[in-house]
Amino acid sequence: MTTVLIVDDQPLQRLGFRMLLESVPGMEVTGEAAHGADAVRQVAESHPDVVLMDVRMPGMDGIEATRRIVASGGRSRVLILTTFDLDEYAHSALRVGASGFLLKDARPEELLSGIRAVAAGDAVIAPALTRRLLDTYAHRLPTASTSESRRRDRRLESLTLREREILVAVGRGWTNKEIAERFVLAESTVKTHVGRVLAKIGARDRVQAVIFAYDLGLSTPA
Amino acid sequence: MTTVLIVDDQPLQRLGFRMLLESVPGMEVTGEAAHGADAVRQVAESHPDVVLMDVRMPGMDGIEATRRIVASGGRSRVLILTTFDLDEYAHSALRVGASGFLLKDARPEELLSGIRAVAAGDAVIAPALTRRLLDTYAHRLPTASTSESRRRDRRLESLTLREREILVAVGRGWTNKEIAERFVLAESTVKTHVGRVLAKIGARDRVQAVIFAYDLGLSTPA
DNA sequence: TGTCGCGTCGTACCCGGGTACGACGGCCCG
DNA sequence: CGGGCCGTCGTACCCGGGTACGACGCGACA
Repeated sequence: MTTVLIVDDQPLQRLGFRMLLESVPGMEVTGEAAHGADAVRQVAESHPDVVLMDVRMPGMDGIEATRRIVASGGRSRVLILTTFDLDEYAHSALRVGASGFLLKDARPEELLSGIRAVAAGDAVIAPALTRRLLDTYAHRLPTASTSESRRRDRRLESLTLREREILVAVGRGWTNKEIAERFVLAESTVKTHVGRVLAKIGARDRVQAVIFAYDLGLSTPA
Repeated sequence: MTTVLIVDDQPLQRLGFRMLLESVPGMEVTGEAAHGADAVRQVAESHPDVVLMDVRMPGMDGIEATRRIVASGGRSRVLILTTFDLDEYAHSALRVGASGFLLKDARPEELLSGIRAVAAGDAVIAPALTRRLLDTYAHRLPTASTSESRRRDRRLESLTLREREILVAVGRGWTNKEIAERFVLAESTVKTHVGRVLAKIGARDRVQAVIFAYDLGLSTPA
C-alpha cells in the first residue's frame, strides 16, 4: 500500500489526482493540502510515502515546503508536479531534495509509474528536463572509476565524528570562538580540531575547507 | 513513424526487442547489430531515429559505439539498455552523449515510453540511477530565484564588475596575494576590493563571502 | 568644467587563524 | 595490562586578513 498526500492550491486539480489515485489498487490518498504550510503540517502527522507537490501556491510555495519536509528527516519523499516547464523550478526543487520532477501533462500511467518509483526510494525526472540537465551537466560527469569524488570520499572518511562536526561548523562560516561557544569547548580545542581537519582534507585554510565541504554537499546552500 | 536499430550481442535478446517493437504501431525496426562496429556502420547507412544499445558486447562495446555515433553528428539518438546497474557504465554513457539509460528489467511500456521520449529529442534515465545521480550531484545545481536568493541578488547587483571578479576569486579559495598575482594588482588593492565586497554583501569575513558565493551559484563545485 | 563612480595604491594597526609543540583522561581492543 | 585512537586543553609564535584612513588617475555625464 502506497500512501500519498496531494498538495495543490487548485481544488479541481486535487480532485483529478485523487480520482486517478483512488482508481488504482495499492494507492491510498491520505489527505490534501492547498498550500505549503499545511503540507508540512500534514506530512508531520500522517507521514505519507509520497507527497505530490505543486510548485506555485499562495503563501509557502512548493519548493520551500519540500525543503522543510526533506529537512524534517522523515520517510516521506516529495514528487514535484508542475504545469510550468521552467528550469529554475526544477533546479531548486532537486536541490532542496525532491525525489522527482514531472509535468502535469504527463500521461496517467507515467505519473503512476513515477509515484511507484519514488515510493520505492528511486527518483524520476521528466524526459524534457532530463535532456536539458544532460546537455548542461553530462560533460562534467566523472569518466569512469574512482577519480576525484571517491578520493575525496576517502578524505572525508578519514575524519572522526568530531572533526566532521567541526568541518560543518566551519562551513557555516562560524569563527573558532563561535564554534567553541556552541560546542562548549575551549577555543584552543577548536583550533586543534580545525588544524587536523585541514591537514586531513588537504586544505590550506578554512576557506578551502568551506569549498571542500560544499563540493561534497556536506554544506549546502539554502 | 519511429525507426529503431537494435544493438545487442545476444540474438535472443534482439529477437525479444524486435517482437516488442513490431507489435507497436508507429515503430519500425530498421536493423540489428551484434557489436559496436556494425552498429556504427548501420547508423551511417540507415539513420535510425533511435539506437537501442547494449553496453557489454564483444569487440567494440556500447559506450565507444555511442561516442562514435554521437560524434558523427547525425540525427540518431542512442538509448542505452543494460542488464547491469553499474554507475560507471551510466556515467560513461551519458558523458559520451547517450540520450538515455534504462535497465533491461524495465517494463515494456516503460521501454516504449523511453524510446518515444528519446525519438522526440528528450532523454530518460532509469529511476534507480536517477536517485543516485541526484544524491551525488543535486546539491551542486545552481540555485534560482526563490524569494531568499532574490534579496541576495540585489546585494550581488550592488557589486561592480571588478568586485564581482574578486568575489569569484575569493570563492575559489585564493589568498589576497594569489589574487593580486593573477590579476596583476597590488595586494593592497585586492584588500580594498575584498573589504568593499564584504561590506556590500554583509559578510564578516571571506569565509562568509565564499558561502554567499556558493549560495548564489556564483561559485559552483566543479 | 566639475564631479562622481570606479579602479588603483599606500601605510599602519589589530586580531583571528594556523602551526608547533606538549599534556592529560577515557575508551577499546589485542 | 599496554598501546592506540579520540577528544580535550594549554602556550607561544607568526602571518594573513580586515579595517581605517588617505591619495591619485581616469572616463562618463551633467
